[in-house]
Amino acid sequence: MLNNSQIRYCLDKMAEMFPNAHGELNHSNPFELLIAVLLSAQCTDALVNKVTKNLFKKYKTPEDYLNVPLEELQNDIRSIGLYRNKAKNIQKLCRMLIDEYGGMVPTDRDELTKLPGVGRKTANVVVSVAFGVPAIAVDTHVERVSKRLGICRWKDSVLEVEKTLMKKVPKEEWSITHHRMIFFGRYHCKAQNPQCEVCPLLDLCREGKKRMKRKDQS
DNA sequence: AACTCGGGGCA
DNA sequence: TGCCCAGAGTT
Repeated sequence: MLNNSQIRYCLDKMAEMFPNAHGELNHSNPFELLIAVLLSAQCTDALVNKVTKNLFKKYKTPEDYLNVPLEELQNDIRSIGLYRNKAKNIQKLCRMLIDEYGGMVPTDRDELTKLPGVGRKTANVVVSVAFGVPAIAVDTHVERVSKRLGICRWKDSVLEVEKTLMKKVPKEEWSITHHRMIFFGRYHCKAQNPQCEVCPLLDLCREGKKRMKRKDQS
């Protein structure tokens, strides 16, 4: 298991590798951010950005999403996977925002999680990006990178990964940590073909050293 | 813990 | 063609 200074070293290296790491799902207001993150499940952010570009011209408020038939909203996000459930969730979510939150996006993480289609990861992204609340959103990239490097254990749940990171990283760096690990995981420490040969973290990476050894033997 | 939703992008 | 993608809900 890596100690705090080793983790610090890893995060600094990631920052060097991706100096302009930032959330591409950043939007001007919390409501648009929430919709965008909700749409982004199991699909690339490039595709989400393409769809939301037109979507947000047509739909500005929660009311706008409720003023069209479900089929029309589904059609408007058709090019995104899982669009049937996502459209249903968006309409339910907008109904809840109006009925229970005065049409505003709640600023509390636990309140956000009550909304349909909004899990812990989505809620963490919204509170950290839109409201500046320190939070680490653990997605598949963050989870994989944490486990490979040895920041946490292999069998740890997503929640345990989040808790470990919060314990080992200073609070004021939680949000940026999330973005650094995402970029590192997406473009370098990839699920399928990790670039261990040219990785600056190889010397202290548990999984990387194992992989390189296997490669030598074969 | 495993299963399902799902069209687009890329090899 | 086949495989994967800034997940969440249900069983």
